[in-house]
Amino acid sequence: MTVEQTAARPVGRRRDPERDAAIVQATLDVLAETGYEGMTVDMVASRAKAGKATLYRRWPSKAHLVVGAIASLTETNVTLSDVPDSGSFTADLATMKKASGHSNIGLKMQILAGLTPSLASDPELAAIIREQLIAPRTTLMRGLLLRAVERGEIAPDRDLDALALIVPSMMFYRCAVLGQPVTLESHQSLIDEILLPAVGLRP
Amino acid sequence: MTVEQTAARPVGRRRDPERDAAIVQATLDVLAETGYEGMTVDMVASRAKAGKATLYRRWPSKAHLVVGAIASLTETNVTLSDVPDSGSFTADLATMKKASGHSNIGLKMQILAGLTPSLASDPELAAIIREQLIAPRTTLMRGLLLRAVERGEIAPDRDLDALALIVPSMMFYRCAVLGQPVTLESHQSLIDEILLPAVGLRP
DNA sequence: CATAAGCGATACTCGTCAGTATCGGAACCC
DNA sequence: GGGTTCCGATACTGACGAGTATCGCTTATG
Repeated sequence: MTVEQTAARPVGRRRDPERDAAIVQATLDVLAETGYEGMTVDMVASRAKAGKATLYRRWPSKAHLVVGAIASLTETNVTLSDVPDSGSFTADLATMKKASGHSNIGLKMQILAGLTPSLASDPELAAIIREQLIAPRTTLMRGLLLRAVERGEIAPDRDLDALALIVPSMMFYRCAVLGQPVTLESHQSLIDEILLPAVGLRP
Repeated sequence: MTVEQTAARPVGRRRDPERDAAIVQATLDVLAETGYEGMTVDMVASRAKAGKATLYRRWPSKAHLVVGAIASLTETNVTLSDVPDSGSFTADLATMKKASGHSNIGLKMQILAGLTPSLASDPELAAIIREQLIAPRTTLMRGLLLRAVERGEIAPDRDLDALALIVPSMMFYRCAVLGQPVTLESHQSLIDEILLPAVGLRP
């Protein structure tokens, strides 16, 4: 009203960025345990020791909160340029595994499993999940496969798109349908027992 | 009270068994479209052109209705004895495909996808689904793989349990995560492009 | 110190849904 | 025809959850 206000001039107590982190982490935890439909905003608030007002001051709805929390998961995505050509497909795979957070692969699978029916009913959520969470991993694997084809390790007529889906598909099925834990060991086992034979390499 | 009533003597109008079929089919349809959490009993009733009282006269709760509808899906399960040894792994696979209903593979995948988060939160439902719907298929595939090992088509040191999961895992991922249709063609493509190379056979 | 905003906590509104009750009518048995 | 049960339809009850409002307190600016 009066005159210019060049920069946003915050008045009063400022938002505590630590609350964001606590709320996002609580959202991911509850999401993994109960799924999207089973998760309530009150669960997240009490898990984060926050008031509901604090949540709704930062995210306008439950859906936005979940999308935001998932977006934070993708910040550590690995791309093809993070995996220097190490001379062989199996060595590239090992490098990729090291470069990936290493950490929360089981958590991600459980979150994805809890989101599944919502993917079919909510196209916006589905688009975000597929672009942010799914596509980067698949693209990376296809890149490694393409390198292996160029090296001559893999026959050039193989369907790289299908091959790139083997490992994520089988980890997801193990978690979502069989209810078995997804660990780094089970991941490695899938690579050795299924992926490498499927592309025509022996470990 | 009075005296014996040796057999159940039905008095009054009898239940219409056709209503059972309509309600079960409506349940499966709604389940595939919306998932367990998104499905309401009113949706099923109106889809089946039935009153809610008719549903609750036959099933005591929404959970029992869903379990019953799924049980009806398993009546056409194929077992190893339905697939005579045809001399080669690929021929056995083709026989199995013919013997299976051929029909509603996409519907089953969508139903399973809509049930996913409930599998993690409801152990009873999970046990029924895994025993009735999942295990029979996996067991059949493992049986065919074992035959192939005995024939010498497949190396004896391969992990048959893991190999048996390739096709269902990748069909489920395609449906539940990627949101792409699961058809007989995509099923065959998985067999030719992934399963056969993984076991060391070329189509 | 006065004003302004964030904080956790709690109570409230409002729509939705599982399950129940009731209705008029139809099918079945004696 | 009388009694009983099924049928579809509709209204009702009670619980639960998303989103809003408010309270007393704290943290910042000036």
